Amino acid sequence: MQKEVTIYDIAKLLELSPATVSRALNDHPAISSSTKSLITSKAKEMGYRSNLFASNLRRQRTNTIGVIVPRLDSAFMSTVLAGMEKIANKSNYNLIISQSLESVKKEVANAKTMFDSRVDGLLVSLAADTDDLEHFNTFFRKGIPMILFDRVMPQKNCTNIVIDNVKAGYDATMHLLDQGCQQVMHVTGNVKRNVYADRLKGYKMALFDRGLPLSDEYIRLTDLTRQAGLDLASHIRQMAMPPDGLFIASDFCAASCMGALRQYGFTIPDDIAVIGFNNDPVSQVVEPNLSTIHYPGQEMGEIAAQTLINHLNGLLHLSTTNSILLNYELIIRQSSQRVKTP
Amino acid sequence: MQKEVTIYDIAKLLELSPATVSRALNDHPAISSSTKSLITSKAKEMGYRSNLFASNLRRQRTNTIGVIVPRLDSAFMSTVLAGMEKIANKSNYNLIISQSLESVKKEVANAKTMFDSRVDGLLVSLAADTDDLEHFNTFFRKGIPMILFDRVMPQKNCTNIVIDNVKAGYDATMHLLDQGCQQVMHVTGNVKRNVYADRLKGYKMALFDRGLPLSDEYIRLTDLTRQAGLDLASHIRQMAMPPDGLFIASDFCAASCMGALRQYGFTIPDDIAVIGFNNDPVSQVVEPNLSTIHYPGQEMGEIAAQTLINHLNGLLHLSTTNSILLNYELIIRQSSQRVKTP
DNA sequence: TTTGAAAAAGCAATCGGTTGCATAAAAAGA
DNA sequence: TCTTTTTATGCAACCGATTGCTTTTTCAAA
Repeated sequence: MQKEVTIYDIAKLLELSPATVSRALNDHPAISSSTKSLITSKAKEMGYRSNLFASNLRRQRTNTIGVIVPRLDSAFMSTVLAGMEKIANKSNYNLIISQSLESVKKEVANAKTMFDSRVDGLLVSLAADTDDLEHFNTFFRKGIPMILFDRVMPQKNCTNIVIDNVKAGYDATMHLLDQGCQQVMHVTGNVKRNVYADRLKGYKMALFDRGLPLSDEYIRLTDLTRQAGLDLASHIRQMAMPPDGLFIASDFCAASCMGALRQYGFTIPDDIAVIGFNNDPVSQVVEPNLSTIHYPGQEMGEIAAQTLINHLNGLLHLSTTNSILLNYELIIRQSSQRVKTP
Repeated sequence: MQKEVTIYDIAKLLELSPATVSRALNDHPAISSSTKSLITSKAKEMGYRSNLFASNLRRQRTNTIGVIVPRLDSAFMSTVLAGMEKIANKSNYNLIISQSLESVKKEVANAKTMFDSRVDGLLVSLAADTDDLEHFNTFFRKGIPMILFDRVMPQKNCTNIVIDNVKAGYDATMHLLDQGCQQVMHVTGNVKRNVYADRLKGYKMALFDRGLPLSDEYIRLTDLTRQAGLDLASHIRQMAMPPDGLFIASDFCAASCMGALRQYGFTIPDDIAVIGFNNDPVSQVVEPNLSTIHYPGQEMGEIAAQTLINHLNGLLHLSTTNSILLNYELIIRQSSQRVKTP
């Protein structure tokens, strides 16, 4: 366990002051370029590495970004994190990642930890049952920037990064209608969350635009798990008037439902056309391949991280942008394609 | 932006020394319990929070664990991370996570970043083309503990956490043979990595134990992607003697291959029985449901983190345990079940 | 040669806890 | 009551980099 090299060691060796060494290593303009190169080369030679804690302590910043997500183990979220990590790494920031497991209580605790770790900024996707952002007040008060992504909530001075879920829901529904569906059913998650509320809104708008009636019977709120998909299928089987179109707000749930429906004797897409959401890898391996809305996870992570870092480096003021909309993409595969194009 | 409360503020208010306050907050035995409760309550009242940097600077440790994984966006890895996060959070450790994207070069860079961030310990799963652990020498030299998990490599003083991939591969193959398969094909990844090499070894052992011949034609090395699964299917279709059993070292690849095989007219499991690996969520939604080896991701993450933290807290010496084996589980589903049990 | 401004480098305080050692106070024993 | 232990607290030196301000050096203009 060898001793660490400090700027004092370098200073002593070169008969300079620690102040000069520090400035040289930070490329301060008041240091002559000859001294600078002398110092940097000596530092490298001695295997010097800066002590971040001393630096952080003095400068009151940490080069660390806190990330709070509902779950780490979802296909979508892991691509988001991958994107964030890529950018953060490139810009010399560290990521501290924690999961709320969809509980406000844990989210509050995580926020506290992040605060105590003195993160420079925060990237958050909200838990299912989060009602307000009070637990982030400590951050707002101290002027620590925070960006909400995907699961967002309007908030002053807090940029949101999302796709247009209303429009995506509208497009998905419209696509099913265009395939000749008469009765489209929508299955979604907790409508407390914007993503699900918005998709539902889009669904309703599409029906409305086509002059179709809206019925509560064709709207189901579930937890979008595999089990929910199975339950849904058995429910549909027992309906007097089963839907002939199914828009499910999650690919994974859609895939499991589709499997069960087929076992019950439904043909897809002819009896029931199905479209999911997220472009989860699973959508390409289920039979038939699942139509979906491509959700740009990696990109969302990259943009969230980059925006935050730009703000921290003073390149951009977050207050000027309140919302960033990413493009999504309707991907049509066999599960919904009735009208064959030649 | 209000001023932070420090132990000095508390000390002044209570007319005590900062040292006493510090000790009280750390539950030092030399402080009377009455003073302790006085100080802690005052601290809470004033909204004091410890400055980790000052503390880290002085104590030369960071309460931070570095994690390097090949990819963040894999179902398996995200469950591992979820497990690590859970334990780390509970034990008051932070996680710095980075991905090597399967490249040694990035792994080396990540290791350097971790070192500069002065992590207390390291949890690593190796990139596909990592040949040695030289880039971790800095850690070994400084006595910073490191645990390898899943993608490991034997190394002195470095605990490995794995499942018995040889045995798992053996069991998977044996299961297919028990279902009456005569020609079992094995498809795996880069055999530089223990996980794939070991599964292959298990496959070979099973054939050997049954007195079956080993043929290179029935062993394919791929990158285990969706595309690889499709290619594999079209390859099998063109084989003079297609296999009647298929052991693929990844569920996702297996699922995509299975879909293509069915399109080519193969019946599963009757023409070809298929088993995957990992118990990826996808295995439960593909048609037919995919048999697999359950890989305890969450548990692996939890154990890796807990073991490291125990070591850091002096509760356990890593050098005493060189390898931790977790249990896996053979999960039989429709894709391989020919012999029906009544 | 002197003067002055600009450029380069140094001084010393600071960030906020931690900890070995010294000291004071209280309790126990003589 | 006086000494010895034990217990509780304080002193002050760190940890290592940063930065406002001062001082020294350099170099050109007067």
